[in-house]
Formats: sequence, structure tokens, C-alpha cells
Amino acid sequence: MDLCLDERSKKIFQAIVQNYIKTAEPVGSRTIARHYNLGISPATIRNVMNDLEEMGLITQPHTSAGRIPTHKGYRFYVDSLMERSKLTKHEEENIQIKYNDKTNEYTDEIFHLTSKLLSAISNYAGVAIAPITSKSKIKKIEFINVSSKKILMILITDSNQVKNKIIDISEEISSDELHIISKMFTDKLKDSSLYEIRNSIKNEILLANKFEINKPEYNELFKKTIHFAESCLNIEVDKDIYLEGAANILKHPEFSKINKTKDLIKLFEEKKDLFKIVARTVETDGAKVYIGEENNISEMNNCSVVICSYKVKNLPGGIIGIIGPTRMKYGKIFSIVEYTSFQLENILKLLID
Amino acid sequence: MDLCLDERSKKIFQAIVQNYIKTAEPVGSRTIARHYNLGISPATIRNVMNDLEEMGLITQPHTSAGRIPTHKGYRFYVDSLMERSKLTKHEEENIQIKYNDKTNEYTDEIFHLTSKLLSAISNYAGVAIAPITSKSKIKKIEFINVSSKKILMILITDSNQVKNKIIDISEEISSDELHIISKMFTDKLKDSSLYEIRNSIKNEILLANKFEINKPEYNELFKKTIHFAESCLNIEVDKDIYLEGAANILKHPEFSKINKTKDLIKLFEEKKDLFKIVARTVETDGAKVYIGEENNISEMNNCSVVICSYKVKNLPGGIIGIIGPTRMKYGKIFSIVEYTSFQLENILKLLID
DNA sequence: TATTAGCACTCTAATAATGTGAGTGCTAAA
DNA sequence: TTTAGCACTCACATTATTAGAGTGCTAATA
Repeated sequence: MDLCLDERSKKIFQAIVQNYIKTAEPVGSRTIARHYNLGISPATIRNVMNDLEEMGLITQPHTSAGRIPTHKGYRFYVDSLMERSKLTKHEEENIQIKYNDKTNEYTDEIFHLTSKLLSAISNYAGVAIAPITSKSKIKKIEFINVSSKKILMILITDSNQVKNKIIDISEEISSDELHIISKMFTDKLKDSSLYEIRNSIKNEILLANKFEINKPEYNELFKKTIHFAESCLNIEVDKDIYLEGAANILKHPEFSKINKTKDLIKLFEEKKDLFKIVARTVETDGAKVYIGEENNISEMNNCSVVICSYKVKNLPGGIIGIIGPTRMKYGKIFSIVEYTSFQLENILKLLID
Repeated sequence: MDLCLDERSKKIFQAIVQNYIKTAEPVGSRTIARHYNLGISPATIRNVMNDLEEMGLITQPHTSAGRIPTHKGYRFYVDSLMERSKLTKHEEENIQIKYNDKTNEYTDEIFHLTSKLLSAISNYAGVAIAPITSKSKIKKIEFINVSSKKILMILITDSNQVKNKIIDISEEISSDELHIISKMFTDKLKDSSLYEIRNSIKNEILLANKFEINKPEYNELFKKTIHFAESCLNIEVDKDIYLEGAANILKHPEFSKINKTKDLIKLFEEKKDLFKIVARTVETDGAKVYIGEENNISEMNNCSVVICSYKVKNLPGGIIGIIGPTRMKYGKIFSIVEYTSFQLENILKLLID
């Protein structure tokens, strides 16, 4: 966005945004004159503010109030004026320590931890999405008999995500036989992406040939396995998204009235919508923000979402992010999200091979 | 609680409670005289109300207001006066249909569904706790190699709960060897309760003897397995408790001010505390309620928790419940929780063998 | 021409004043 | 024992009043 603002207007605009972010109060010309010594009088500032308002960057809640940034204003601020504020040593260490505690295990716990971290450091809500499985490849398939006619199917992806499901079968299969079948299935399906599997379902017979299946019980297992693998495609929205610190958001004055806040809380419960908001971009180049109405959901009109993707094995993995009020410390939040993404990638490298 | 109330007082008290539950407004003597034709005048009712107040069953928010039940009042109502209100055919069918959709799979999804059901039917928050594992017994232990020095450990309990974890080992073990080890471990540890395992950790050597272990890499695996089994004891509070419909609670007028409500939301996020509140009783005989202060947590002073345990294989399993305002439709909620528990038990019977 | 001082004006938010009504407790009569 | 009647209380809604922060405009100034 190029707005051809002269230097002075930029300074004033910046002052307005920063002051409003800090105080949550509309900013008047006097305040700026006093606190930011720009060497000009309130009257001059007022003139400039008038221009800024005409450009749609700021607005007045009511006639005799100071100015607050519009969404367009925040967007301009983020794109052109914002300065990243680095994390403190303490904050960086905090992140590292928490991650290192988990170094010895790879479970979804990592993502849960990530959302907690993001929330704790930012004082807003933190969100993390486990690697999006549709692009994952199968590393291993395994079958274990649970009882006479129930089998536990286990699918391990190349990013070491473990999915499992208990299915019923019509004929008992022995443990040893299952072991052999497991090896066979792994052998045949290894390195297929779940995406490929979905496409190949329509050609089940084709695939069946690949297995040279003759025993009917194998065939049953085969079909169920394929369908299981396919179901892993459909992101388990409720499980793969971690949200923490929603209550943090309520601290801020813009959420002091219950009515709209109630809707927001509801949105947070409905992981499905939340997922859409956070994961609409699969891959970002650094942090990226959606401001207020840009989220295209009325409940989020007063919220901004800062997201950043992370990689697993140098391929797109998932998304992490922070949700807070539009009146957000963008500079800091951008840094937090990017740094956390970086550390998460590091830890994942250690845990996956 | 025996309060020696004469019939008339009981009627009046009941009228107050029911009216307050319906309207959320303090109930005055005139209201009762008009709407519940007890054949007595407001003045008489006032006299009785005075008595009831002295007994601590009702109170006045302020001098010139009507009466509302105290916690003691609710307790008396629940224990002595409440009438269960049956579920409608429609509600019962709703529950059955939802469960039947899941008949073919046993995963934690069942408990998630349960909390959703409870929430949807009650219009309050629904909560479900997966079977408490400390009393579960081991049915199967299985090892799968994920990569050269990483092994996926899988533990299946007698209630078919699947726990898994990826661990590092120092020496590679082949798939076939792992298959044999799996059988051996399952054989030795089968039917041990996790509780027993915890106790036996101190006697690790004793147990080691049982395995006649000589290969050092088996020994390593053995130790890690035991510790994994033990860690399954520590309920994964974040995973094993399902809360849905927290936003429902906010609809009700007693939660119209943000401040206290904020704390409640926070409590709901902290699954640990929630767990303590819901799961302090392992087994109930029918539904059971904790009213307001009985929860011993200030955030819950305006909430009641109706819980009911469910069984798995005729042994204590977990807990389900509903959290709502103390001004709750107790009669209905008790029925919902008990009926749902019953249906849940049925479905679990089908899914576990 | 750009800036600024000054002033009238606007609007919110806080505070105070007032009235209304629901509900009570008490007393005396039924 | 019950009830009618009445004085009293208190929350809540309504209205008035005031203070103050901030603006826009105009005319003077640099």
C-alpha cells in the first residue's frame, strides 16, 4: 500500500497507532504534541489528522473524541511503519527450555506446548496446527489384534505422526500372520502420499491387483486400510488444532461487553471455523497477519490473527499463530510467532528422522 | 437433610425455587399467590417466607426484593423436593442416533461425542472423562520400529484404550525381533494393572528377573516400557477430559458481567482444575450434584456440577457430567446425565470385548 | 504559504436529583 | 391463624447538570 504520506504525517500516524495500542484510548492532538516531541503544535497535528482521516487511516469514535486507527490504518502500519521488537533473552530462553524438556518424545504434545508458549508470551491466545497430513507420506502400516475380531490399525507418517483406529473384521487373523501382513502393506504403500491414496480409491481394483490378493480376509483388511488412510486425510479438526489462552483475550477492554465476546468464545470452541481462519494459508514467508474484517468472520472483527507456517523435513508442515485484539502489539507478536516457528522447526528436526 | 417443613411451606419453597429457575428474577409473595394457587394470600406467604429465610433456605438480594434460593436451599430442593423430568422421545432418539453412528469404532471420539451430546441437550456445558486408566489392566504391548533407533511403543488396555509413544533406543532392533519381543512383553505384563506396575517399579530388578533378561538392549526396552506404562497412570488431563459448550453457560444472565465469567472461562481452559472438580468421585450411584460453594472453588460459586459415573465391563470407568449455573433445571439435568451414562455404557459394551 | 493561538462548539461520561414500583415487615382486624 | 392495610425500603430507570477532552474554524503570525 503506497499512500504518499510525507514524513511528518507518517510520524503522527505512527504516534497515534502506538499510543492507541498502548492505552486503548482514542488519541487526541494534545496527547501527541505532549508525548512525542515532533516540534509542532496541536493545531497542526489536528490538520494532519484531518488528512489521515480523509485517507481512511484513522477515525473518531464520536465527534469530540480523539482518533483511533481503522483496519486500513493497522494494515498500513503493519506493512510500512511497524518495527519488529526483538524478544528478550528471557523470553527466548523460556521458549528453548520448554522445548528442550520435550526433546525426548515426539507426540502431539509438542503442538500443545507450542500453543501454550505462544499464549503465555504474548498474553493473547496461542494456536498451533499439527502438520497437515494430506501431504504426508506413509512410512509404516501395522496391524495388531486386539481381540478375536478386532484389529488395531496403525499408520505412521513420514513426519512420525501416529494415527490409529480399531476396526472389526469378520475372520480372526493370528498375530504372526498380522505381522506378515503388516510388512506387506507397509512395503506396498510406503511413500504413497495420503493424497495419492485418496485418488486411487476409485481404482481400488487396480490397487488390489498390486497386492495380488486372493485370500478374502486380506481383501477385507485391504479395503479397510485404504479407507482408514483416506480418513486420515480429513484433518481431525478437533484434534489437530491446539488453542490456548483464549481467556487471555478477555482481559482486554475491547472485550468487556459479554455479547460479542460470547460469540468469540463460541467460535473458539468450534474448532472447525477456527481452523479455517488460521490455516487458510498453508505456507507463509515469515509471519503474516489478518486484521479484523480481513478475517471475513464477523466474530473476529475486533481480532487480528498473526500466523506463520513451519516446515517438517523442509516441506510445508503446519501453522502456528496468535489471536489477539486488532489493537495488538504487532511488532512484538510478529517476532514471537516467527521465533517460535523457527524453534519448533528445530525441535521437529531432532525428533523426526 | 430433614427440615421438618409442613406441607404448605414446602409448596411455597418449591414454588420459589421453580419460579426462580425459570425466570432468574427474585420471587415475591404476590407472584406466588398469583401463579400457584395455593389458596392463601400474599401476606401469609410472606410470613412463611420469613420462616424459610430464617432457616437459611432463601435470601433477599436486597431489602425490597423478592427471594432467591440459597445454596442450602438448592441442596434441600434437590434432595427432597425435586421431581425428575423425563427426556422427550425426541431427545432420547437424538442420543441413540448419535451413538449408533459411532458404533463401528472405539476411539476417544466417543467421549468427545458424549460431552457434545450433554451440552447440546442441556444447553449448558457438557463434560466427559475417558476411563480412568489407573485401574485398567494391560491387554497388549507392542513395539514397532519407526526409524533405525526410534521405536513406537503401544499399550492397549482392557478397555481398549490405546496409548502410544515414540522412544529412542541405543541399538537398532529388527522388525521381526520386535515382533517376538512384543509377544514376550505382552505375555509377561498382560493383566497387570497399571497400578501394580507403578508399585513394582521400585522392584525393577525383581521384575527383570521375571524376564530372564540377558541382552542389554532388551533391558533398555524393558525399563522404558515400564516407565511408559507408569506414565499412562498419570492421567493426561488435557487429553482425557472433554468439555463442550462452555459458551452455552454465558447465555445465562448470571454470567452477564465479564469479570467473574472471565475467571470461569479460564478455569475451563485449565483442564487440571476442571478434572478435580468433575472427577473427585470415581463412582456414583446415579447422578450426583455439587452446588455452588460445594465445589470448593470460588470461580464455581455460581455453578452446579451434575455428574454420573459410567462403567466399562462392569467396573468403574469414568465420569460424565453437566456444568451449569446453580439456577439450573436440576430435574431435567439429572435425567439427561443418567440416561446418557446408561447409553454410553451400552455402546461401550458393544465396542469392547 | 505554513503554522499556530484562540475560541466556540460538540459530545461523552460522571454525578446528582428525582420518581417509580416491586416488595417487605408490622399491626390490627377478621 | 389468616389477612388487609399501610408505611417503609431500596434498586433501577429517568432526567438534569456539569466537567472536560477534543475538535474545527478563523484570524493572526512567522
